[in-house]
Amino acid sequence: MLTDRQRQTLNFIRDFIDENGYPPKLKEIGNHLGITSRGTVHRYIRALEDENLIRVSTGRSRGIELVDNETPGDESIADHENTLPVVGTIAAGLPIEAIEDQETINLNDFFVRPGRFVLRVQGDSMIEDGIFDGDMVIMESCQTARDNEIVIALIDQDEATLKRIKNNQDGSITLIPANASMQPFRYSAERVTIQGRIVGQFRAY
Amino acid sequence: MLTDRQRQTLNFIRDFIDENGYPPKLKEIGNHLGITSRGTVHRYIRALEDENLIRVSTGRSRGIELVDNETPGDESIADHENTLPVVGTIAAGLPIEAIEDQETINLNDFFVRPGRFVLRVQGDSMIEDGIFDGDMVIMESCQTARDNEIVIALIDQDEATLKRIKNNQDGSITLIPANASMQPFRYSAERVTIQGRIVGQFRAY
DNA sequence: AGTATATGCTAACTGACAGACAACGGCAAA
DNA sequence: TTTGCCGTTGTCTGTCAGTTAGCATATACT
Repeated sequence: MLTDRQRQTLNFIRDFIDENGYPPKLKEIGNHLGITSRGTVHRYIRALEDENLIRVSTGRSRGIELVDNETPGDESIADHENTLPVVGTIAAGLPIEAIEDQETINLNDFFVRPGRFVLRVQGDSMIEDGIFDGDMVIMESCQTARDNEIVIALIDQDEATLKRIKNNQDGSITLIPANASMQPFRYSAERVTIQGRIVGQFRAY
Repeated sequence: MLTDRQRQTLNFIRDFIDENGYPPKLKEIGNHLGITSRGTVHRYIRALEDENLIRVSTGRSRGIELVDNETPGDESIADHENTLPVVGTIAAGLPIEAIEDQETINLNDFFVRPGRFVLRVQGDSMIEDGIFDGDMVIMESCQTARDNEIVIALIDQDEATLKRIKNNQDGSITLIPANASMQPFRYSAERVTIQGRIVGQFRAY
């Protein structure tokens, strides 16, 4: 996992190469980061090399090289246009400023996987878990689930619901809504078919 | 990998040929680079030849020739399946089956727009709106907000929080948490700066 | 308090590089 | 032939970029 400064360094190297066609030297990186010490910059370079994100020709000026990081082609463009910057954490936080070198997140990379699908949630049964009426949940197909996972359970091959699951000792299954006004229900294993477990959730305002 | 001086030399050779139709001699290159020594220039020529960027007719005056450097276009389209199928609505619904004609959703198309960014939420102040500690919210930069929108409000240029907003008649602003254990706060307009309004929210399990 | 990590600085070492210069050989004009 | 231009090769020296190590501070975690 990269630190902020390491990420900023990597981003700058990418941008620099993108713009100039050749990599920056330590001093140029430091200049961008507001660091006067080449030694400090060099430590970041080493860290990025350890993470296998860049390759370094030791001793040479401008000896930094980016490592091809999978998903060829699509990335150069898509990764710029299909990402959202993660600015930070909102808490009792500081002002949100226009910061250049931020972590970014690609929602598709984040959520899209084979075997996943989206459902629109209807009803309030999972409201206490923050899943509201109208929300979209991203599910992953599966046949079994561990305790406490939120799953789509098909009951009697007829009715599908989104609930938290508990596998009981006797083989039966309890489906637990996240709503104080609703009761958990217990079913024999034969009556319940798991169709998927939740891996994500999103909502548009 | 070229050094700065080597790159400058190559660029000058290109420009020179482009302008005059014939390549420069060592002295002319050196003159452009501020070098009086032909020997030094010659070393650059050799380096460029080693890199296969130029060809040299040994011994001849103006014997430099550019090498055609075609960059094979990397047109990897990689039109990935960046979409998730929207299977339907989960309520007291029917079994989830493999349905043919599915609606699909591309999360990036759905959420990614210029001027948007992501924040990780810390704390429980919006818990009743289904925004939990650790959730990610997608914000859109803006300076004003209508009543009842969830916004990032910067208070006294110091502290940023995520709250529901109400513009009062007298010009003051009330920020309303979605947590029964917390109180709305009222601020004079000067103390509050809106930094963005919520447009989406997501969560990974 | 004590430890660990992240960040920044200075200082010194090393090797690559840049430039000057000298010397040699080919070639063409005087 | 001689002279001078030009490319070529090699050496010497100073500078610069990368590297390494040591010291200091701030923050988070035990």
